[in-house]
Amino acid sequence: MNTAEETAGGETSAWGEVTPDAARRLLVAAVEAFAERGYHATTTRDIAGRAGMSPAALYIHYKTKEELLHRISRIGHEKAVEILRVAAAGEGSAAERLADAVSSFVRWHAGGRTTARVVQYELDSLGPDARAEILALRRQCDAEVRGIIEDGVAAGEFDVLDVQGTTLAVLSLCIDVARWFNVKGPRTPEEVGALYADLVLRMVGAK
Amino acid sequence: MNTAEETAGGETSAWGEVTPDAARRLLVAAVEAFAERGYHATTTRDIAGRAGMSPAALYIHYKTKEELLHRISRIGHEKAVEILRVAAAGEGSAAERLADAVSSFVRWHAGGRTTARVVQYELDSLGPDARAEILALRRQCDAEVRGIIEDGVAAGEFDVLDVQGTTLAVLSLCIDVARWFNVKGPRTPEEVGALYADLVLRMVGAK
DNA sequence: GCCGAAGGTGAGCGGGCGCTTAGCGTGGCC
DNA sequence: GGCCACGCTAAGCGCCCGCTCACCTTCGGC
Repeated sequence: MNTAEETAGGETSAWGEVTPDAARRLLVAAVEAFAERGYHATTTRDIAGRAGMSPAALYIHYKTKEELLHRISRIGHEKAVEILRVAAAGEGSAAERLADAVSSFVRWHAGGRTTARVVQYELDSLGPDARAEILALRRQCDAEVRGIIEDGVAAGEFDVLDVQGTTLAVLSLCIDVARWFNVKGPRTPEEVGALYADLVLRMVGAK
Repeated sequence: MNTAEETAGGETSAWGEVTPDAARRLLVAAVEAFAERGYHATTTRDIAGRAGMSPAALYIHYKTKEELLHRISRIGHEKAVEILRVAAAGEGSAAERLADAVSSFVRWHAGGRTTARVVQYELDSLGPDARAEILALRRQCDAEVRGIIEDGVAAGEFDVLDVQGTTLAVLSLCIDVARWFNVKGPRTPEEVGALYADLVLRMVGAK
């Protein structure tokens, strides 16, 4: 089982490889602002201010406000695909791999809710080209989960009537965690991950 | 089982009781615009234009753009509560009532996706007072579903470890339909409703 | 010590935003 | 027929948006 690295150190660890430093600070500021208020309600002055810079500094590192969203979205989706791919390619039965995929995916959405919210809910604010690129990454997410479920069905481990529909529902359940999860609420990301892994195993009729 | 009235006649039937006529046309125009582009990306000129009126006409019927969102949100949430209350108060076993609640709630989110999208995803664009009012209606939704699940557990029909967590997951699953459902996609609202009712019965371990 | 590149700032442009106001056409009432 | 309340429009106000530009440091290389 993967560790909950995303929850440690305040969510910014995922952006470590973004350089230079000023560009990273702007990106982190944009993630926070977009998550709190939404893309269209966030101003470039707000982003620059959070990063401790003047409004004009933003345009040294990014061509437009939309480019910021695009970069955030791509990095986030690549992380999501990686989480699911690692779980899908792991050892163990289909049930164990599905439980691992769901629990780690849910932990990412709950623990890194700020990032996940932007990644999952601001897709429509991208232009056509950028959106098409991101949608390809989302299809990869779907394929990883569907692969595990197909394995389970083929091995006689799962009892599923509609594989594609069930895949959609599993991903939907995980993604929506980013909408309702509250850091100050009664549940930790680990608890929600464990609960959801159990619920998903029931959904696929795991023996 | 309730009929899928929402899908008939092009989604606007739910606004029939809004008067006068011009106010209703503006409300319907606002729902479409908010669903397509989001609250903050929608301009009052856009709403008025869709309703075939000048920008100033909007302010004869509504004090602000936010009041439009508030009215849409309240009417939509009242409809959601009603759907769940009817299902919860119906006759039959807990499993039958839960399946009815899920399938009709999902049909509403899928068939009336335009409305549901605004209702479920633009909550944060409301001011504090309006949001508090709407959150009270959402707690009623939670209470209706939790009630059915508690009944099923008490009757020995269901096998649920975490009633509140499972309730949250069931509602989350239904609500997220408004995000991904595509009218031009391969599934009808009825098919998704039936699939989801089955999945939810598995989640609660219905006998 | 001088220079150019890199990274930053303050001021501000053009434009579109939410919303207001003065005035116009029209239908119901006496 | 006169009148006014109502629903609506044309014009536009003040503001803030995304973004640009002229200029200012700082610093490594020689």
